[in-house]
Amino acid sequence: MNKHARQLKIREILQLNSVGNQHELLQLLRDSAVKVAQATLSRDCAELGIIRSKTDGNYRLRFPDDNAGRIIKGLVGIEVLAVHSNETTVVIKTLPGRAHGVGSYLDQLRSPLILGTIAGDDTVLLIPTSVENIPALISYIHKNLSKN
Amino acid sequence: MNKHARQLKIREILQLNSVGNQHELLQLLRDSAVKVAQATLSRDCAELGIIRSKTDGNYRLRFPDDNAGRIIKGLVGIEVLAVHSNETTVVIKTLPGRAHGVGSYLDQLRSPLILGTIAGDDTVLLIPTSVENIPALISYIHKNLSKN
DNA sequence: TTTGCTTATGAATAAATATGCAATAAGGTG
DNA sequence: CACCTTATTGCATATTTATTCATAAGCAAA
Repeated sequence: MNKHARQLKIREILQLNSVGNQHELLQLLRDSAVKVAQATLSRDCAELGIIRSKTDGNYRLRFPDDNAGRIIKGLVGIEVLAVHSNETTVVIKTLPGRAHGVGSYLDQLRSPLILGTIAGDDTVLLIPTSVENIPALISYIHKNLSKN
Repeated sequence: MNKHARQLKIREILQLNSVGNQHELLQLLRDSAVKVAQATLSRDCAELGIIRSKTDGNYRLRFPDDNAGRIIKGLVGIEVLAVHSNETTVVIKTLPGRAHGVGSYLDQLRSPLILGTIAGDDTVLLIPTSVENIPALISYIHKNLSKN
């Protein structure tokens, strides 16, 4: 079991379980045949940005809310609220906290119309390869972020 | 010093300082003439939802990003360090960790001058609705983020 | 294969935080 | 005012997490 696989398993466990502390996480990993020391889990948690906070009266390990998951194509349209531009830049407004996922999705499309993307919380900034391409870029976005 | 006032002071301190652990917070409170025990701070942190996470290589106490803390109008100016622009974009530099709060505050103002905001850790990127509006946008920012 | 360098890991323990308990403060009522 | 209830606080310490140090593992080059 290498580090990468272990960290994926940690992500999976925290998505499926309410985990109170690192010791509990260690036990759940053991249940998944991943034997690891608490020290290593502390490091993994630091690396993965996992936080421990008290919600609903109990301490729990969780990913911060701005650490979003992958988007499947069919769902991306649901998350996009609006597409606007000015003379040089295209801006996509998303559901709160979903900008990162939408930005990543656009990145993976590798459109020659897009020079780069920057994602905040609910806003994705698109830098066009040329300002002349902005209308084409907006059409491209509408076409690829549709709800089908 | 009652509990409410103390928790407001905690919020203020975390907004103005990079605080590594509860002991540091305790010392900063003492510097503000608030004498309190670590146990009480632990309880305050749990109540306020304060988390401790490793960012940029150091552990820091902070409010989670989804609870960035409402900004009251009079306090937002304290968090903004500088406002700059180039021909196409306006950039606001903030106190460490406060970009999200400042960005959210600007979003809620719903200015027709702003197409969108992108917030990192200590930098907010503002996209104007038109590059011609940048001087007006900068004036708007100074007026609405002043210290009064 | 060996060697050298870098990265990862775990045991032990230091550091940090949370909690039990008792004392006291605060709030409300008669 | 007295009395009762609830909330808060701090001391002591239990619990949890992070770090140090030594070693193992991984990787590339010779």
